[in-house]
Amino acid sequence: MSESETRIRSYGRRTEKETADEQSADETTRCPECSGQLVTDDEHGETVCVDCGLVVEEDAVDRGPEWRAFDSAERNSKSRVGAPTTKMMHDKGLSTNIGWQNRDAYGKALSANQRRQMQRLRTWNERFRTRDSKERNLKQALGEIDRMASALGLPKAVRETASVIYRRALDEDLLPGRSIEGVATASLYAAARQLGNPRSLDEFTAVSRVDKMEMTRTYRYVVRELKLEVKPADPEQYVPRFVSRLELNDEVERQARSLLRGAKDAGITSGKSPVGLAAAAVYAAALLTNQKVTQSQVGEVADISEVTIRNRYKELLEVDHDERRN
DNA sequence: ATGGTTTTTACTGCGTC
DNA sequence: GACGCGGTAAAAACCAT
Repeated sequence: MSESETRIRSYGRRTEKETADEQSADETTRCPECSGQLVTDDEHGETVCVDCGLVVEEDAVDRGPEWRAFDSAERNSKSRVGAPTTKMMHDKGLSTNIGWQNRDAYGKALSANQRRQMQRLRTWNERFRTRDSKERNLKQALGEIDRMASALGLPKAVRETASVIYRRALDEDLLPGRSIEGVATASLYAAARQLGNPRSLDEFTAVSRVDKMEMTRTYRYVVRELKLEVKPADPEQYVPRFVSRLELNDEVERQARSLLRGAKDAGITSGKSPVGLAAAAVYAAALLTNQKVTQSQVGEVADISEVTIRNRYKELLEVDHDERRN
């Protein structure tokens, strides 16, 4: 019997006798105390002398390389668990699989009946496997959505919409090649805008685990594939938050809104960042109502440069003056 | 990739407190 | 002198093509 055949056979079922034979054949594995025969005790991971019971080698477990990647953030961290994972498979190759060969554990061919049964098992195994992984995927994504939503102070309705969007993305197989966090962030961003509760991209990147580039790329992709209708954010929607963060009163808010409407009618808003417009309107409104806020304060809460505020608010006041004249 | 537009960065000067 | 504001030029970011 050749070497390779022995290995194949013992792979299936290794008997005590075979193990002992292998050991005795190797002259270098003798007990250092009594020169008795050594056997490996797989169960305890030890090498033991059959005569005196001396444990020659303890903990003979394969420590090997360490692999694990639960999420992208932890991709580089290691742990002593399992086989190498692969991102090529949606479950990272960790789930059970049923072999395709119609043979039993001893290599005997299966009967026709057994074969049919195995085929059914494979089918169902496949179904559960993909379903389970989607469930897990969804669970993680929803957790992520929840986390970001509360960090951004988004209402429940937005989270729900976001989770619906995410579910659709998952169902339409938009996930492969994209990170869960990325799609989750994109879903929430889209949902927030759809429900008229927008947050700027910058605000999102502050709380999301993905960077701006990936976020916008994924967002565009999701919107396109899902044919979501997301209208450009209305600058007015940012006003209340800026006003309250700056601790200004309702008068400012109303003034800012009217300024923005005037600007919209005058057609000077298109192409301009809604956030910048809103920030400028708030600043201008504060000026008009004699409340002191500096450009830098507004820029701070709106995450907009002072220059932009200056440029916008000049335009806002211009159209405001024109309107008053007419 | 490219070009046009918008926003940001960095710097400067002016007036006020 | 620090601060708020206004302006400008050049760089960077963004977007449609």
